Amino acid sequence: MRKKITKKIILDISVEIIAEEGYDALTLSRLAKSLGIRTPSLYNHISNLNQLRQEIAIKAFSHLHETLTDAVIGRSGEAALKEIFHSYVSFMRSHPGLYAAITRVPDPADEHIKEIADNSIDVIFRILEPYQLNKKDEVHMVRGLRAMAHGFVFIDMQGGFNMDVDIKQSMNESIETFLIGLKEVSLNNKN
Amino acid sequence: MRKKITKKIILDISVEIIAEEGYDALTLSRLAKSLGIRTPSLYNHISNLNQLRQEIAIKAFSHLHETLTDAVIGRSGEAALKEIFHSYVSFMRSHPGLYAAITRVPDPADEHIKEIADNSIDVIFRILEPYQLNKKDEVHMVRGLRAMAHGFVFIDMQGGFNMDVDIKQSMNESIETFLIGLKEVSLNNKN
DNA sequence: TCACAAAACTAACACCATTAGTTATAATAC
DNA sequence: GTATTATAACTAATGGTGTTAGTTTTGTGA
Repeated sequence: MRKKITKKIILDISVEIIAEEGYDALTLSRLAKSLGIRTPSLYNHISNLNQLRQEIAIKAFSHLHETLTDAVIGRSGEAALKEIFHSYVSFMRSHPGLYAAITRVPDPADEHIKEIADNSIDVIFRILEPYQLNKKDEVHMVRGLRAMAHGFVFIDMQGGFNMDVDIKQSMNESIETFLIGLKEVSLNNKN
Repeated sequence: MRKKITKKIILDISVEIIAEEGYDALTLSRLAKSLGIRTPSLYNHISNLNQLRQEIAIKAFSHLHETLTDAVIGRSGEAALKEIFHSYVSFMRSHPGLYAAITRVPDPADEHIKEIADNSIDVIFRILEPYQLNKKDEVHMVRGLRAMAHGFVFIDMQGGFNMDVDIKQSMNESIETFLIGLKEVSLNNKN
């Protein structure tokens, strides 16, 4: 008895194909071949390719989320933030297929996607707690940091950084710079 | 005599199709239809679809570059930086097709792409001149700001921002925060 | 007017996602 | 154990994609 094809197996193999051959290499025929079935048979398990891509993105997001939460264990404040940035970049570098899965998710407005994205952001919120910002400023600052993290990843993945200067150091100094300013905002806040 | 089909016309119509129907709507048959010729005839003018996409990305980049340089006219320092960020976001919002053209450029390592991307960064370098940072710090800080700008656009385009809090204000406050820190770095630099 | 190069054409190939309709398989009820 | 039934495989077909080869038309310059 050959082993049963489950949704989990389909997702796992899809991610595998993407990892090894790139995001666009994942076609239904390629996937079916790996599963040992004919292409149309896939429709007994998935609704269509876009839906599959959506689920792959969710898987990628949760994988990323896990990596980022792991990064802050035993760390706080600036050190935690730096580690998040570094983990983020290195995760995407070692999983360029998942990077594509996330940046090219068919429906970014999907509730599952939004939920897991929010969860990831919570990590940053917790790091900023000690600064005791007011609610609105807290949102602004989390957004700024989140944007910066995304941006570093984006530019790094597009090869937009000149190799002469270490990107890790750029991230560290950018974070330090931002946090110096943040302390100022925090002080003004208490008056 | 019907008008001659030039590379410029092909690019213009391609951008038009992308603008009105989205990035994936640009197919060779769609393009050929707009030009009033059959699909294979396109190969008398372009080498293939990916190459065309590459050239569209370059066009999009230069369009963006122009918008950003316009944004700083008559402004400097913080005001200029804020205007760049705002222009960046609003440009992408009003040209989602060009956003896709840029973020999904087939070959980001292309020399033309790198060159025009570097040109855009020069704007930020000029803004930071008054801070008199040393060469390395200047690179770090430009990278941080560039990443933040990219990140805000990226998250905005993916609909990742909760609408309750104004993104414009988040950008302003993030920039202010970063620049406060930057001033500190600048002072330490002079010793 | 002739020659030639540019740019159009048709026909074909190999892929793609997807649907409809059918058959085989495995589990369930009797 | 046999009949029933749902699951999951199959084949065949449709209409789309990019691309290549080979051919014909068109316009220009000699």
